[in-house]
Formats: sequence, structure tokens, C-alpha cells
Amino acid sequence: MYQTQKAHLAARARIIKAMGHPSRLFIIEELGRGERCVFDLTAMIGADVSTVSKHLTVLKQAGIVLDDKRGNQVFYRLRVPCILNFFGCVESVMEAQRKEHLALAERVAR
Amino acid sequence: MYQTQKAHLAARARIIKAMGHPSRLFIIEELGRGERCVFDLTAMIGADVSTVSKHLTVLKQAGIVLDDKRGNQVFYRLRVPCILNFFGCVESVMEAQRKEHLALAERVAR
DNA sequence: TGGCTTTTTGGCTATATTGCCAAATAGGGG
DNA sequence: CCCCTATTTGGCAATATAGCCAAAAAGCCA
Repeated sequence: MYQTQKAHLAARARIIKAMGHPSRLFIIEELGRGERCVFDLTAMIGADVSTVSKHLTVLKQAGIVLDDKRGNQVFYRLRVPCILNFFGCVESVMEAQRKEHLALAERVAR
Repeated sequence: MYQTQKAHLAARARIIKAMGHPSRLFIIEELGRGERCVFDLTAMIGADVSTVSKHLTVLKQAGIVLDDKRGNQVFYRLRVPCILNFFGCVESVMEAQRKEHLALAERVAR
């Protein structure tokens, strides 16, 4: 039941896991607006360049982004733009949580 | 640029991270077919019950599943079924990778 | 109550991830 | 060639995650 799908699920998990970090989510969103070089992303995130570079490597190895070296800069872009739709659902989970907390708060208040 | 969104991105990341594990992906898909108790999920996955229980806790804390105790069993179900659509995009990343590997293989063959 | 089933919790080890610094690599332009 | 900028790599410490076992908790039923 699980064993037969395990390899496939592991492949999926690798991709999803690569998105499960605030900085990497930021990068994905930013690349949704167009390609960016490491230097610019680093400035926006405010972490060490090496850290951002490693985040980009994670996204690249997961197949989420592509890199393109031009001169002494490396530009990254999304490989599959639909990644962005992805977030609608995540938001609805967060929305459901907000509603529940509100409902709970009201119940406590009564 | 990033700092202002950081909390929101971290909240998103928590949810996505919770999905980034093969067993948890399996659970999500299985719950897409209907509610399941811990015991049944454990049988399907083939890990220790305590391990599966912990995976379910992760999903629950992320707001992805809800639990419902009936008798001495606990039934889990998806809180937001759209989670399943989610995977279409992940598949397209995998599809893009497959195509690229094929193209690469052809290039090498020539 | 005692025994059985189901689930969660605590504790432990092994492994993975994150982030920084320092150093290496690579490209461009005097 | 040397210097400057951009990026990656190596290494390290701190923290987080995953999985198992053993034990606790909770419900049912006789």
C-alpha cells in the first residue's frame, strides 16, 4: 500500500521539503516576478550570501529553479511557474486556522 | 522586503514543511479518500505505531488534519481538501525533470 | 476490576538542516 | 597580471527531525 508508492512519494517529498523554508518561499515568490541574481536576493533577504547561495542550491536540486550564468552573475528563475498557485491552498489552511481560533476565542469569552 | 513578510512566510513554511515527508504525503493522500484511524494508517505504512502517531501530530499541528476520537480509536481527516490539488504542481516539476533527463540522454547518445 | 486494544508520550540515538565565517573559484576590466 | 565583484564550497556548531522501544493513558468488554 505504501511500499509500492514509496519512491514516488519520496520524490514528491523532496520537492515539497525544498519549499518548506521561509527564505526559500520568499525566493520562489520573488522569482515569480522575474529572474533575479544571487546578489539581489541576498540584499532582499538580509542573510549571508553563502546562506542564500545554499538555499538556491536546494531549490535547484529539487528542480524548482534554473540558473543561468551571465558574466560574473548567476541569474535564477522558476522552472515551473505554477509553483505559485501552490500557495493558494496553503493560505486556505491558514485561513481555516484563523477562523478556528476566532471561534474558540468567542466560546471562551461567553 | 523580506523582514516585513517574515512571520507570514514562516507560517506558510511550517505548513509546507509538514507535508515534506513521504509518510505524511501518503497519509494526506489516503485521507483524501476518507477518514482513517491511526491503526489502519499504521498497517498501510508499515512503521511503528508511535512513529505514525507522531506524523499525525505534525500534520495536526500544522492545521492540515483534524482528529476525532470515537471509542478507543482516533479518526483523522483532512481539514482542507484542496491540499490534494497541491500535488498537480509538484508532479509538473517532476515531469519537467523527466523531460530534461530524456533530452540530456539523447544529446549524450548522439 | 482485569485484560485487551488503540493511541500518545518520553526518551534515546542517528541523521539532516541551518547559518555563519573563511577560503576558493570565476569573470571582467584596468 | 592584479584587483574587484559575484558566487560557491568547506567546515563547524547549534538545532531540528525521524525512528524505534518502552511505558503510560484511555476506552471497551467481560
